[in-house]
Amino acid sequence: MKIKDIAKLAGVSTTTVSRVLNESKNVKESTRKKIKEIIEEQGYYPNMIAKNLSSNKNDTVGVIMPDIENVYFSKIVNNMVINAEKKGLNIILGCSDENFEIQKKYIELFIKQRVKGIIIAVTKNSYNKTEFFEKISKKIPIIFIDRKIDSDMPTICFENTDTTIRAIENLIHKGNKKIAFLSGDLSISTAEERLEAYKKALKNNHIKYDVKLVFYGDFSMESGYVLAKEVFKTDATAVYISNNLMILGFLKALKELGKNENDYNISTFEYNDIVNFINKDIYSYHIPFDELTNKSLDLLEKIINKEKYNKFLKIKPIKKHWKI
Amino acid sequence: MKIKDIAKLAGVSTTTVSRVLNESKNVKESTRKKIKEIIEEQGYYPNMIAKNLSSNKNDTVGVIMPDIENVYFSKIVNNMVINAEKKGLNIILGCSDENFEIQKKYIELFIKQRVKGIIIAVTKNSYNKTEFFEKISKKIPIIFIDRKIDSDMPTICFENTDTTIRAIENLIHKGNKKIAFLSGDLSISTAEERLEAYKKALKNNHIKYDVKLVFYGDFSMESGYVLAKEVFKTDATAVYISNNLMILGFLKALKELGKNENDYNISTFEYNDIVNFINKDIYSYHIPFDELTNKSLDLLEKIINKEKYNKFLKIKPIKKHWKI
DNA sequence: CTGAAAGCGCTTACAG
DNA sequence: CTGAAAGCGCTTACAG
Repeated sequence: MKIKDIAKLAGVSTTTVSRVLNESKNVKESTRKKIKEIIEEQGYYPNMIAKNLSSNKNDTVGVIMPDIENVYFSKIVNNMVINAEKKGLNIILGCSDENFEIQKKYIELFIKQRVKGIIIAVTKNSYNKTEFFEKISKKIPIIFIDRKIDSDMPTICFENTDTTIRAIENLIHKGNKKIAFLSGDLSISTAEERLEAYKKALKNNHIKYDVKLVFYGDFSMESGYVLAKEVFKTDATAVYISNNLMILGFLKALKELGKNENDYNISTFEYNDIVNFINKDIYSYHIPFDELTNKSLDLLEKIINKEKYNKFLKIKPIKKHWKI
Repeated sequence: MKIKDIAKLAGVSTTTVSRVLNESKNVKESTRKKIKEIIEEQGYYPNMIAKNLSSNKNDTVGVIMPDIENVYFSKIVNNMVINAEKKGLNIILGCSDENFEIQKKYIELFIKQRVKGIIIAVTKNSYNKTEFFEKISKKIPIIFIDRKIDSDMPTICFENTDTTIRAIENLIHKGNKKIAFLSGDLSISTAEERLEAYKKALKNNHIKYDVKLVFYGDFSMESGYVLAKEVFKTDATAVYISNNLMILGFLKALKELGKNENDYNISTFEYNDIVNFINKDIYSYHIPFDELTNKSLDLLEKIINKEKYNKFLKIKPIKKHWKI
């Protein structure tokens, strides 16, 4: 069933059917009604592939995430899909699994699909791939979310620096002098910013930075678990853990070794129902995923319409259950 | 940049360029090489929209989930995306949020997009909408996963009945006579099957079914929390909880009311790292999400190629850390 | 208010 | 091994 068939049944031209399909004004009410009835009767759904080709438009946005099972990113995906639906956009989803080559494949696929634009949380080791991404951005609008790269291409991130500084200072105000830090992979901007913020917070408060208190992991539960055991060997009384998965690993180690839940003041970036359920005393932030996704879709629209826009948008997390 | 431009630059016809693009054999090696070089130089990516239209093919599969933030479904999405990638398929994702109307919108959208097929975990209240789905299936191949409907349309589910019976019997073998049951919304097949299996297991073991021990929730953490308090009023010594979110709510109530983690023998359907971390004594199953998604994509292929296939595939969960 | 015709960027028999 | 031409199912100036 195609537009031609409907036209034949209605005794009109395909042009007129097309007008009805696209809610154009210039159609006599009676013919509109007749055509609508026939469409309904026949259960006809216009072919968007053809429509997109001829109108040179596309309502599909490509989204690439490094790890969908991590609830941090599944929240992004969920909010993205919901906000897209409200704006009449569709999401085609890629999962890079932190693998640059897979990420590249998805980007190329999305270019071939002529999607409206690409919204991406890049894999580790993407930070310095400026040339690659700038080449891509000449082909297609691309927006970086959550994780930035070394370039002034359009980016929407959560504010990491001040957020982390305040979290560390909160630990200091609680009386902690020895604060351990569990880092993610430093080739990811969020991990790197949080570590830098930690250093800054210590400096601001005249606490000497101690390399022995900083532990390098990879944002996984396993690495949180492994590093926890290293933390236990130190005289740290508090610990900042760079993401929610590492926290789970840390808490698991605490529990296994019979430590008390409150042996350490713990702080992290993202408030998470489940983590907080396990230990309600963790200092964290409510992360506005809805705002992130909504603004990234709006930004895409602005770029496409060549409206003015800010190249770099920061979204402020909100303190959860604590204040300094 | 389009195929015509490449053809012009190479001094050949668009047909020949198309042949090179599609790795057709019948092209002289030297012209193939030349064309490939030009494509590379120009950074040309063929327009798949046009390709799909003219070849009447589409490598995109529409996937609709009821709730992506629930890790059970984000695991399905993740495995689907990864398996699709291996098969050269792309996933366009819809989230129905357990809302039938939104689900319908996505189905219609996917029909318009002329996707290869739709793979769907239906919303609650879909079970009896047989007529609606059968009408859809005349338009487009549709496969039901995880949750089934009242029809013999292609379906791939996890085995719920025997799985739940064995879990209940395990609780019985542990010496429990009073086993509470927290149910999900009974308009969802998985919830309904698990409740029926509970009844069957009791009957098999000559334990009287007691309506006071069955509690009706909606698969959410909140309902697990609320119902837990009802369970505490009974003399139940064990509880089967129908999904992982309700378990979290149950455990939260346990903790808040100062109950001991082991006051109840707890069993559930899906093994989950996080839940198990909170309470490692929960009896559950490893759920083969990889197999589910892989087989559903294979099934789609079979349906399209009109090969023989089983209308109803059951995938067996595997006992985790326990045996009767 | 309506329609004929060209065009979107590809593929694909068909002919050579 | 190569190309001219028709076709995929729509949209869209243009003319009336």
